[in-house]
Amino acid sequence: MTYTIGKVADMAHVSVRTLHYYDAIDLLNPSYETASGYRLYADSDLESLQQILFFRSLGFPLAQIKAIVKSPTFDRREALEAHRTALLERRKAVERLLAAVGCTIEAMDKGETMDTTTMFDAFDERALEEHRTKYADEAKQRWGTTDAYVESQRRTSKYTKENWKRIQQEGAEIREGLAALMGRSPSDPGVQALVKLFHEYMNSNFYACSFEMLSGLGDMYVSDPRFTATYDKVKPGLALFIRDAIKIYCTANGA
Amino acid sequence: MTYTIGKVADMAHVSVRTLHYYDAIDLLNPSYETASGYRLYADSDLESLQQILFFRSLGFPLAQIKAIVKSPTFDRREALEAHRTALLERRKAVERLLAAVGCTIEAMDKGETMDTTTMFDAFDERALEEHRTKYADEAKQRWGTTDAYVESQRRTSKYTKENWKRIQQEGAEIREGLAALMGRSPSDPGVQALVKLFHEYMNSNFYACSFEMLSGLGDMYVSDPRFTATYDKVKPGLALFIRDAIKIYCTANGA
DNA sequence: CTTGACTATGACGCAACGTCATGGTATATG
DNA sequence: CATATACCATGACGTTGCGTCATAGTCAAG
Repeated sequence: MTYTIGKVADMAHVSVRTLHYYDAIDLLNPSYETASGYRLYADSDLESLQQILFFRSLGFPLAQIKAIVKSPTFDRREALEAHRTALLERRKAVERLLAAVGCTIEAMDKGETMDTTTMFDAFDERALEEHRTKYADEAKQRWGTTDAYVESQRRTSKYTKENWKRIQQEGAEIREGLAALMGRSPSDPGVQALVKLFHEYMNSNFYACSFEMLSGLGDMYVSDPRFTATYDKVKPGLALFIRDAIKIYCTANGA
Repeated sequence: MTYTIGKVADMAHVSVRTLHYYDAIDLLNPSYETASGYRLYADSDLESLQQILFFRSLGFPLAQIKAIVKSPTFDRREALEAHRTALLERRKAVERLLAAVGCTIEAMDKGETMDTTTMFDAFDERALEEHRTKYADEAKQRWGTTDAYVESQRRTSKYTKENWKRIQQEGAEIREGLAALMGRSPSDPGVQALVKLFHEYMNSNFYACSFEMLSGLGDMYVSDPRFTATYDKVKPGLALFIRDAIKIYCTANGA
């Protein structure tokens, strides 16, 4: 069974122009074509379109959607369930906004002065958008990431609770790994490998960290007693050990 | 008191370009101008800007905002109630989407092929957009009509990006504010006020953040190198300063 | 064979700014 | 007082996801 462009547009509640556009940007090319050049969409095309609209409804840019739907690890079932989860959160967010608006109106009735911040809160749709983006981030992680997106995702992901936990854990692992090697010399290949891991880890997960910065960080671990305490709590002398290891690592790399 | 465009941009968390644009479309013309053509904004201009941003946060197109803020019959109270009505409709719309998604998943489990029309209903966000338009139309009737009101569905997706930038900017400002006060004691009232601001910022932008969590967050800023680096990049030692300030703030609030 | 509904491909337009490019201006410092 | 640098000005073009003509070919019905 095939469908003309108008039929598809009606079924999917999109415009013919939209389908033209999706064809033009190679987001959705119809499987068939009549002799006279009419587009003919197959059932599989309809499914693709559904997926596209799904991600569009999440606020994904079309370029990203293109990358995602072409990913081989894409699971429609999972997408649906995730969508439901997102909707549930959205409902909760609406509830919160309703409560905020109610409070504001109440305050107004009592003649209280409305400071601008409270007023803004009542109308603040950021709550809704936050869930949307958060979910979008998760979805992107699950269904494939393009290089361009990894960057922006990294920035936003550090705000989620789960990530904070993960970050803490990863940081702890590196510290403990170094603590375990404290018997060796700071220049020991194993130690240096860990420092390098640490550096790469910062670079890839956070931002470009120059050797100078890394070196300064190491100094601070030792020079500030409160830093020292934090690190030496893992194992006495760890702060100093890390600093030395970092120093060697940095000089070995020309800094 | 007058302010240059850059100052206004900083205060209102908008870009200079935005203010240029608002001037160009006569949405907000600064009251004064220097001999050399610099824009000078008066306090009254700031109030206008607040209102503009208020309606912008509701997703109103600028053309309509222009009509609204110039209308003499503008009533905040009415705006709030209308907004609540809109939220109630939005909640209903979310319910419908949830039902549609549920049906789709169910049909999938049974291995049925869904008929095409209902299949698309699951992701049809038009329902959500429709009430938004309806609300806007009502507002238009109430607060005056615009000559050229054109509905824009893409507002939402742009709004998301814009918001993230704003959130990040707010965070950066708080950090810089704290960095500027690093000479003082962490218990200094000015410092504590900023910490409170930070707490509110976390609450409104990310998730409900208890005093315990906040305290833990402060610890992490010190114990996790990645966070330490971010904060110390603003100013060396800032991470520690913030942690101490947070600690004092939390104990002062009974945690 | 005409009519009217449908299709095709350009090409331009729109919001709401971002992002240079280019150049003038205010002000702190050597 | 010259210079550096941080701000300001005005274009002008880019962006996303299509809407909206304009022009023209196609298909089924009457």
